[in-house]
Amino acid sequence: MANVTIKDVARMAQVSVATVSRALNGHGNVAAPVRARVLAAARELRYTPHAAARSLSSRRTQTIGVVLPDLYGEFFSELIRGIDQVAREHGLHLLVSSYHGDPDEQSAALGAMRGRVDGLLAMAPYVGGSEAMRADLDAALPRVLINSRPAADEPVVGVDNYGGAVAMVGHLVGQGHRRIAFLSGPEDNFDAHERLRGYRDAIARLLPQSQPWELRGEFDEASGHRAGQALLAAAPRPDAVFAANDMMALGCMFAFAQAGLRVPADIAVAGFDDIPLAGYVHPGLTTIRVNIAELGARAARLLIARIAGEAAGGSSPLATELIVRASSGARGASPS
Amino acid sequence: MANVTIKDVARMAQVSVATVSRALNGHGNVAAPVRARVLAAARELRYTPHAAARSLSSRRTQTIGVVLPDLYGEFFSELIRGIDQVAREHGLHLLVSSYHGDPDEQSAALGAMRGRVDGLLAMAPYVGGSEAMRADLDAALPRVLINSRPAADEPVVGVDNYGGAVAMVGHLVGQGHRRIAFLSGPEDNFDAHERLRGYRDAIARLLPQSQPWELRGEFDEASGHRAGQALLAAAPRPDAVFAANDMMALGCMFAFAQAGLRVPADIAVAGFDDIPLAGYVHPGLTTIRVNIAELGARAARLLIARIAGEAAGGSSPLATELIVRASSGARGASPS
DNA sequence: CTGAAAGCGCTTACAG
DNA sequence: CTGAAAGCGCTTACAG
Repeated sequence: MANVTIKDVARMAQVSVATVSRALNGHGNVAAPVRARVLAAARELRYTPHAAARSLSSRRTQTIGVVLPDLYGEFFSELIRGIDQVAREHGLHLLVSSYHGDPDEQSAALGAMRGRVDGLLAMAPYVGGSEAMRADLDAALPRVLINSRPAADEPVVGVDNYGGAVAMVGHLVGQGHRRIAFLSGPEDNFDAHERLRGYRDAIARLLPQSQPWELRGEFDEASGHRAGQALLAAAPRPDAVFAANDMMALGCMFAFAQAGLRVPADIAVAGFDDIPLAGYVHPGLTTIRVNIAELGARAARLLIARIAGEAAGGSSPLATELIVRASSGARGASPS
Repeated sequence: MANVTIKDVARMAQVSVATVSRALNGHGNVAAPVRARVLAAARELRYTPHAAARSLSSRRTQTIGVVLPDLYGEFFSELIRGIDQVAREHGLHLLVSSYHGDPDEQSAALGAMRGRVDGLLAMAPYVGGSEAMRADLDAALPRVLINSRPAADEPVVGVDNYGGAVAMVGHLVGQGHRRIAFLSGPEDNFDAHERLRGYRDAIARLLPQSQPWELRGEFDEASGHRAGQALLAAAPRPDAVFAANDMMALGCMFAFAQAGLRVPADIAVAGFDDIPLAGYVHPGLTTIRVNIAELGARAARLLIARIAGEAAGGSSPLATELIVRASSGARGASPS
């Protein structure tokens, strides 16, 4: 079965290669008995079409490219899962590539997709990244950007980071918290930027008499831990800390635990993302759930529509969900 | 830049396409000034070779296929990360595919790799899966199996599940535990089988007077929880429970917590895998760390060697590491 | 409904 | 060192 080609099938079925091609690809215009003969021959020879040859002549690869900053961790794993699910429903393959924050690698990854994919799903969460990406992209290649700053005529799918942050502030205020500090993410990260904007707007609207209270973090646990220590030294301390992602929230909680502070009795904590850990720590972390797999699935569906020539535009941001656990409990309440 | 081909470059550089090909692929026999002209033209036209065409004529795709049961979760995410790292070091792409436990999909995924990849990394953790896979595979396609039951002349990389289980039993016995129950994984799973074998052998060697005490689980949290409840009803209860993976261990701990049992004071718990959660729960879970990314990297390196024609055989199982946390504390000790 | 032939964009002996 | 040509394995107008 090593090198069975369409010629072998044609010979065995006693037809031309053109007819084999038509029969195998389900083109209507093949006589039933001929088609049967071809299929039987193909099965017997265990024939599988050579993908590169098919791609070269049909100009289709049945593959979509996925270019991400990284392949590591829950977020990308979930994203790929959602993409994969839609892709396989459509019989498409996934060519994945990561660039580890290196612009040159990003550029190389994008370039190498030429002739390998029918369309591209790309993510460039940092400012400038998507602009560079657009420049590198074959202009004719259908594409969908994930979680990027929207740009004219460029389809983008994203999460409603802004709405999620607003919802969280609303929840914390509802719990009676008034001094709500925000631990933001990297300045040049688009998601982080939107969450910060949501925090600011919600504070301005719900607690017009108070000032926003912002600290900068880097989306990792260590920076959350540092921020937690900084907040411990503040007088008065905040009632609640809203971290722009769960990893930082966990780092914060760790710092508070080390200092003997009880969460939420002494200070409430909330995060964003709803990573699996959020449900396992004690107390459970109140957070905003983002359905990452659905985000990936949406992006894939949109891309497939565009490959098919449908002028599908970007979709509205993916809604988030407030997940209330113990960490955001009412101010002064005893821990459950 | 949409459809720049080698012909366009040849025209601009005033040479034949053959020379362009040689210059771009770094074949030594091109005059320096000619090479420079070609490279300049290619850069100016933003030329990227068409991958399918190149593959078709060179019989190389610069891509390795990765066929996994699933793309979801920490394990696969880490595995892909390790593979990706080695692949990019060698300038190779990754075509990923999952089959969700469906043999037909597995077969289809394997077949569709023809002409798309230079070699295949495949994982079929269930009995029978790898046999079916071998039958589907193009015999000539280089491949490496991951965590599969070793077979003659078939390169396999795997984890030392057996040794890890032996080490864990040794640790538990060292802590003074004598009645050590084992919560095994799915019967038809190769990793689960090896861990069970390690448990049995270690018990027979270290505690020759005692009987193995085995319960069956399914590698998920729910079955761990059920097993924990079953053990609560046993009289006498075990001193320690060694679960064949961390998710089941966590389910167990959850059942014990619900029943008011203290871990490890009343009963010790240990797992296998060292998933991130293991370090976050209270008490921390004693477990066996498996470097999944390294497993993926090894598999990729071995495959690349085989693609290059080196007759690299399988490697020895990847060593594991005992991670001692609070959950396995000495019998009767107070919780930290 | 079927076949002969061109062509997809490259690479690689083969000459020179 | 360079070019003309064959060939990789398909698909797809074009005839018939």
